[in-house]
Amino acid sequence: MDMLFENTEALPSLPIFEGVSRVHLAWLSSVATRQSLRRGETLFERDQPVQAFYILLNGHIKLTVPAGQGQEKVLEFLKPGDAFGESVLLPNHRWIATAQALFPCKLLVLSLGDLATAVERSPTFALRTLANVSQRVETHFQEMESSAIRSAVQRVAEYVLRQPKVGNQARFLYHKRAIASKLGLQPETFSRSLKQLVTDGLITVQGARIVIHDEAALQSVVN
Amino acid sequence: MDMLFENTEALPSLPIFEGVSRVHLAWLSSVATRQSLRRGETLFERDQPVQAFYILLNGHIKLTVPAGQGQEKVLEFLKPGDAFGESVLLPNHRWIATAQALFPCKLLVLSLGDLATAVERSPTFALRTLANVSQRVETHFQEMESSAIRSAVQRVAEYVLRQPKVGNQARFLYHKRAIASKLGLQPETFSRSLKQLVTDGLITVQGARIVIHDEAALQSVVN
DNA sequence: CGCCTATTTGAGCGTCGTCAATCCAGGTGG
DNA sequence: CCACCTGGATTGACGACGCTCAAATAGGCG
Repeated sequence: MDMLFENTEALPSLPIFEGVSRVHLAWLSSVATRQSLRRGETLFERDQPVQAFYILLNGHIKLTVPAGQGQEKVLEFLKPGDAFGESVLLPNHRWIATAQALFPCKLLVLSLGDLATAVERSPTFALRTLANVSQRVETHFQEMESSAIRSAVQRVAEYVLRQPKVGNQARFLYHKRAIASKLGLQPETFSRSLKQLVTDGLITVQGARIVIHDEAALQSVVN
Repeated sequence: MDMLFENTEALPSLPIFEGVSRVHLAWLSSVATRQSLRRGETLFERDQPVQAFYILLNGHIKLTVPAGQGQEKVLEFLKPGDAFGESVLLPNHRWIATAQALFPCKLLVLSLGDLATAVERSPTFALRTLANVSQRVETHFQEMESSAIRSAVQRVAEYVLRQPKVGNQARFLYHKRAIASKLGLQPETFSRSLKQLVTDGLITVQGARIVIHDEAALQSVVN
């Protein structure tokens, strides 16, 4: 009993569990496995059979595909509250991407059966999960649009603007190499694009730290 | 009664309705609106508020975003059985893309309320819908990978290989301009890439008609 | 059958990728 | 707590792939 309450404690703060009843949360918490990952640890690898559905409770994960010459292309960064591995629903499926922890992670692991039962018992959870995946599709659309119509400098400016800001300060949460890959750029091009923005007096960069001097001008670069 | 049976008749053949009980199908069919589109007609436009969820029963639709200078970027081609407009689940959302019929279409229109009720009453339908969206995410991943690591000629070769073949014949279902855009290419580049494959003796192209002379070699171009 | 639009072809250019060397930061151990 | 050290980041030079602009051709629909 106490254990159930303890387990469900951290869950309701995430949007994916919003509106899901206490009973269903307790049930979910009791059947789901917990898994922890250290920084750099691999959750699953491309071509392995898909066995489970995941909800990231804590930490950050990158989904990547190999890109020849030992390089990798970053498809997506996953944040707390993200649900993934939904391809567990596709018959006989194998991972198309590799998932690796960028920071220490805690996640909820649901087997296909558990997911099906959860959807059956809690329509609210079903809708939240669908909404979560839908949100990812929307984000993919925005990114496709961006990489289709914007230059390297514009995409970098856009990325900087999207980072959480404290005052006029922000930081790169991930390695620049990984961010570059996500934006569809080489590390060198990413670096040069940043330098361009610095030269134009819009930002200052020191390591992972960014200071935004002229947000309006930065925004106008994007458009 | 007869009407219900009539309406549900065409539904079960689509994967998204597989396993959904007769009763639920009849209910769906009774609450959902039907909509038809002529060739070229617009279903919804970017920036309009999202009001409904759609299931394409018949025909083909393209999702596009404006790409400056009156150009457009094709994000996705939708085929019969595809569910879309799932962003109806995201609060206060507006369409990020425009949907336009490439062929005469028939579709099922579900309000947010109807979708919620359907998910509640038929967990199977909920799972099928989730699987459908998941499939689209998977496809997006494959496309991101492709545009990240393959050249123009390789992407065109890949596209040709994915077309439904009758013997060694295939056709371009959509305008080459639209296909080019979907592949992230200019029409000129698409044309030249096709020509390259023709010159290499791998295929022949006459209008929308394609003859594949050496499928193995075509496949090896992609890798 | 003729118009209108899609597609093809040509020429030239620009952005971004590649390769290689140097610089720097952040993490580690003393 | 500070200096080392290693891998990431930056910078430079160069080249190529795909884009742009423009014109000709082909194809489809009324």
